[in-house]
Amino acid sequence: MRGRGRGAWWQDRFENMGARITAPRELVIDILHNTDDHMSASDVYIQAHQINPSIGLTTVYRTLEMLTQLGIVQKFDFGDGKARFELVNNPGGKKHHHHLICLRCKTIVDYSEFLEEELEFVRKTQNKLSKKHNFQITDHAISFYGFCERCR
Amino acid sequence: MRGRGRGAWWQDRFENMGARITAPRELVIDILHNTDDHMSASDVYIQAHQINPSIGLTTVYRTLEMLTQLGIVQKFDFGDGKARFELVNNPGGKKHHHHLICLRCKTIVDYSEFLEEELEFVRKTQNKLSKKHNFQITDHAISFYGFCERCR
DNA sequence: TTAGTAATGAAAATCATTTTCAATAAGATC
DNA sequence: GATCTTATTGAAAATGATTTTCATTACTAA
Repeated sequence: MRGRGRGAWWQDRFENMGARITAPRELVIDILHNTDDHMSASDVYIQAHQINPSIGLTTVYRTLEMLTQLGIVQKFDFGDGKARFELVNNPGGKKHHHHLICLRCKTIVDYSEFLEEELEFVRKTQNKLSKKHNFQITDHAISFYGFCERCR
Repeated sequence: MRGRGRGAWWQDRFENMGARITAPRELVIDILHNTDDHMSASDVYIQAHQINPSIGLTTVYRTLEMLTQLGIVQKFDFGDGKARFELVNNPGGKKHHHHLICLRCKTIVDYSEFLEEELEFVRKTQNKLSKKHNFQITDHAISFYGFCERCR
């Protein structure tokens, strides 16, 4: 689960796919690693471009798509027309969280409390599902929908 | 939870919002009610249009957006560029299910087994979250991601 | 009726995302 | 090292799902 040496957990996934670890890709991961926001592709691009102006928007899109397929990044649709991206955090970790979403104003609350029961529930369900459907499960997402205080 | 008389559960939500129950809206709900597919707006439009050719694509989009905001329909993004819609099913019901998604080929497996533990977990978490964050929670979604047999 | 408002459809506009394509960089092979 | 092969990249153009505009129609309430 932890990085080994200076290598990070995600580098294994790159190797398995024969994908190269390039400057743009590292930068995208780095940016996602250092934020708690739900960033859109364009948000990532703006930051990346400030650090390294040679990076193009297309590459950001391609990198995010690739990272999503590798299970390194999770892609969300909160209903505002742009996809949002987050680095995957392992279930026990500090940054692991889920979303509580207001259907009207689309406010997103990240919650990381109350995860004790989730851990057990997810573990069991994941085991059963992966056996039954022959999946190698790498991640999960849980979202609650409703109306926030102001939108009731 | 059940419809009362010929009224259906979702009609209450319409009334609360002062929204009219019109032919196009009923038709969209009806179509979603009678499928197990994950339909895109355009899928819904094609069916709707066959039944009632006067219905426009715009209305289908507007209706799906509205139903999503009312918590009657759930909107999903499975990563193929089109939003997918499903009628919300209450957690105890037969059609309640969640998704297992292959990150590579984007196959979606609907699963409705192994929901016993979910019921309890969701109930508790929902209670705690709604108190702490002052939300009226109406629904939830759980997704597992990974690689299917063919894509490992 | 009649006024006021919500809902609708067609066409046009928007805009996030993809595709194309030529250029570059990296790895493998000799 | 030189060369071949393939992956990666960026800019510009294309795509296509979704939204907006706007004139029309259908309700609802008075």
